[in-house]
Amino acid sequence: MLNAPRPLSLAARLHEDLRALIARTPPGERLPSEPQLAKTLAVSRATLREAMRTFETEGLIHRRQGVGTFVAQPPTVMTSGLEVLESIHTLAARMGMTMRLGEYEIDTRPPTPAEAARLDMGSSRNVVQVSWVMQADDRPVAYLVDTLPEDVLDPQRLQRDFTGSVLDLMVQSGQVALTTSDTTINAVAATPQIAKALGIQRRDVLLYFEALLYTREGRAVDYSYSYYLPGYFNFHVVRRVGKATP
Amino acid sequence: MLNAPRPLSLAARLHEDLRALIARTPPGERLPSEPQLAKTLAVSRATLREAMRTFETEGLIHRRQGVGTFVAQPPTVMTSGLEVLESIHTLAARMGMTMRLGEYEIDTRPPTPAEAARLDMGSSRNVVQVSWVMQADDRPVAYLVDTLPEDVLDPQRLQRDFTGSVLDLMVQSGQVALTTSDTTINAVAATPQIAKALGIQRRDVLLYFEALLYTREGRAVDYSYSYYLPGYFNFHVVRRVGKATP
DNA sequence: CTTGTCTAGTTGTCTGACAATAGAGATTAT
DNA sequence: ATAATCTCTATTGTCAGACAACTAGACAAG
Repeated sequence: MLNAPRPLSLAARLHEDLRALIARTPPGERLPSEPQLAKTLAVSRATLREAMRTFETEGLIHRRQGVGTFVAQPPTVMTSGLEVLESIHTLAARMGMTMRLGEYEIDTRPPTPAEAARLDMGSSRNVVQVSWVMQADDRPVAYLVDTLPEDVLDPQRLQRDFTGSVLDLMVQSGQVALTTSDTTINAVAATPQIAKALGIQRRDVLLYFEALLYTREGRAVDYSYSYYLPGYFNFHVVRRVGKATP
Repeated sequence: MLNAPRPLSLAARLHEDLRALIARTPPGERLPSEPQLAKTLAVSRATLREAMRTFETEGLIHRRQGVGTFVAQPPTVMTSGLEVLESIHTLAARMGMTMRLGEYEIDTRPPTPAEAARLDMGSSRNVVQVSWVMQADDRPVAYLVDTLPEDVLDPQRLQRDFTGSVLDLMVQSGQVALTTSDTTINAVAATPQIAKALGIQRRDVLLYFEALLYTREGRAVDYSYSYYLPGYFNFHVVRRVGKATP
C-alpha cells in the first residue's frame, strides 16, 4: 500500500475478514461457534452477529439455532453475480476475457425533459452523455450509454481519463457517495443503429439493461442503458426463496 | 390458513413490522431512534440492530452514526426485485395483472446424464418434468419448464394441485427447506417450438432465465428454464456499488 | 428395536453500559 | 458583523455477560 492509510472501520475490517474466512471454508462446512469466532476476530459477539446477518442476507451462510453456522453450498463464485455493480472490466476479467474500449463519443448538451426529471435536476444545467462500444478479442460485445449531470463528473476529466467505465471514474473522483443502482432487465431486438455499432444483423437478439444510480442521499445521478451480446456475458442473480403465497 | 399454526419467530415478526414501517415512511425521512424503536417493537436493541442490518444490506435504509437512520430514496417498489424468488402469480399480481395457467404437460421419465449431474441424483430415480404456458389477459406471456427428482415433490400431488407454480407446491409441501436459487439471465430468439407455444414469430426476442434451486443443505433439487415475453414483466435488481477497481 | 430422557454445545435474545460521531447552538476572536 | 471555535446533546457503533431456546447425540428403559 503506497498511498494514504485506510482507517477502515471496525465493521469494514470485520466484513473483509469474515468474507475471506467464508471464502476459504469448503461449502457445507461449519464455521467456528460465535463466541469462539468473536474471540478470534477480536470483536464482541453482538458485532460479529451483525456481520453474520449481512452474509446470511446475501445467502453466503446459513444459521441454525442449536446447530451452528454453515457455509452455503452455491459457492463464492456467486459473488460475481448481479447484486454487486462493478465495471465491465472487472466482470470481463473474471470471465477470462480482456476488454478494450472501442469507438466512443462524449457529448455535452441540455437535458431532455425526461432526463431532467429522471436525474432530479433543473434544465439549467447540462448533461454529459457518453456512448461507447466495448470489445473482447477485437469483437464488439456491448454498447453502453451513460447520461449524467455535468456537476456530478467533470466533463474535462471524463474526456481525459475515460477508459470504458463511467462508474469507476465517479467512484474515484469521490465527489459523490454512490450506494445503489436500480437495474431493469429486458431482451430487445437490435435497432439498425445498434446493429451497426456492434457489427451484427438488424433484429438480432440483445440483452438490455436500464439503470439509475443513486447517491447515499437518494439523488439519482446517472442514467444508463446498455446492450450486451448474448453468450459473452454470464449475468446471474442469487435469489432468496420468499414466503409461500397460497 | 387452515393447517398448522405458524409460530412465526420473533425475528420474522420483527422483520415484517420493520419492513412495513419502512414502507410507509416517506423516502429520505428519518426513522425513530434505535432505543425508541426497540421499545415500540418490544425487542432488544441488539435484535433490532440485526434486523436493521438486513435492510441496510438490502439497500432499503441507510444509517449514519451520530445522525440517524434514513429510508433510502429508491422506494419500496424495489422489493419486487429479482433478489426474492417468488411465484409468477405474486409477481403478476404486483403489476396489476392476473395470471392464468395455459396449456401444460407433466411427464415422468429417467433423467438425462446432464440432469442427473445437475440435480445431484443417481440415474435410478426418475425426474418429473413440468412444462407450461402462463397467460395474462388471454395472451401467452411466458413458457416455463421445471425438472426435479420425483422424491422431492410427489408427482401425483403435482398432477392434482398444479396451478402454475412448482415453487409454491414445493414450499407448501414442506418436504424440503428451500433457500436460494442461482439464476442466469440471457436473451434468446424464439425457437419454432417456443414460438408456437407463445403464439409469436420464430426468431422473436425473448428473455431467458435458467435456474437451479438449492435446499438448505446445498442440494440442487430443481432445474428450470423459462422464456418471458418482453414488456409484460418488469424484472429489476438492486445492485450495490462495489469497490473501485482502478 | 423403539422410545423417552438427559446433556453438552450452539444460536437467539436481552440488559445495561460506554465510545465515537455529527449537528446545532453558544461563545469567542477577528 | 462575521467567521472560527467550543460545548452540549442526540444518535449510532461497540462491548461484556447472562439466560432462553433449540438441536444432535448418547444413554437408559421398555
